[in-house]
Amino acid sequence: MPELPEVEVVRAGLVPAVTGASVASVTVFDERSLRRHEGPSEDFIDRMRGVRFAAPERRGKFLWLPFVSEIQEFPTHAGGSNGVSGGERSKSPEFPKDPVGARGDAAELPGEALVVHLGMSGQVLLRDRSTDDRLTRIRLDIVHPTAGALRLNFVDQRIFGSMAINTMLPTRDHPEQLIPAQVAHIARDPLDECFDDALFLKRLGARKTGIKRALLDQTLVSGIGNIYADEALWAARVHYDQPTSTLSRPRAQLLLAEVRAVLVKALGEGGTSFDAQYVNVNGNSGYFSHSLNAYGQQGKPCPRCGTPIVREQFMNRGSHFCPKCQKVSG
DNA sequence: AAGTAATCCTGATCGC
DNA sequence: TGCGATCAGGATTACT
Repeated sequence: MPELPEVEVVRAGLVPAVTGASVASVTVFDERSLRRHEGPSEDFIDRMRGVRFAAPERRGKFLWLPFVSEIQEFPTHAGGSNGVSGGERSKSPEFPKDPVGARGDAAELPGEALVVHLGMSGQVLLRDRSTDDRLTRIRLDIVHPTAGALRLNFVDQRIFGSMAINTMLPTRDHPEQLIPAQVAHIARDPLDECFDDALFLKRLGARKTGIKRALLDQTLVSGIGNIYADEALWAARVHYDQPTSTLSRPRAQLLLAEVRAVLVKALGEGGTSFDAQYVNVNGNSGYFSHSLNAYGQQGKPCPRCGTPIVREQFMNRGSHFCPKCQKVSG
């Protein structure tokens, strides 16, 4: 289950290969992976071709590759010797409408980005042009100025993930920062330097729900999924169904600190993977699964007190906790 | 309005 | 060996 650390590993892995690279060709093998793209696959393919990427960015579990806007593009020799820029770009007659109008005025163009969400089982694999991966739903062949011809395979078994082209908007709290429109409702993640601890604690206290529900609500705090929610709750000794309004401020602050600690530690170990469901851009697994204290540890002794870890169904997923260390307090 | 349930989705694995 | 049942859960949509 790719959560913040796993997505960040992917983002960091893509930076050297994608920044400054141009899209040579796009193949959509399963258009369900474009569910979040507004328009058919032909529209996606047509708009991707010839695009040049800036450095990949991330918020929570969302990843995006900004397009270098035309105004910023390096002056390049007209005609393009590599054959992938400009000239071949064709416009689909079914979708001639440019929402902004004046294509000629590059300064008026809104920024766009390729938004990627890995869902439950998504991977972005960086390959050479001769490598295919099973379950590849979308393939991007790119050309990097120094690394040359490369391939990005978007692999996704369960098709909960997606790719989409999306326009960029100013963020509410820091308008000089841009974010894809479909990510605008996602809260900043706890590793974001602009994350507002006081605002988070205030909103958390106002919720009328259980703490794990709140941690998994990406509009309150992003990047946390089932694994790291269970791990942070275990570390802070909080029961998953503890009402948010009953958490004392120090306890909530401790929990936030433990969330950060577990995310940072997992990031340092390359993320969590139990099998081939999550890998970095080179197809390698992370090691954090060796560091889990609660998630998936049902029946095994709690590393703190020895009481067997319990797994319960909650929110249509598993919740793992120590029944002795983590009790609902009131 | 806010909180919660339903929905999507398929390869790997297991039991018989 | 084959086959159906089971399992994993992030984000959005649809309700109450």
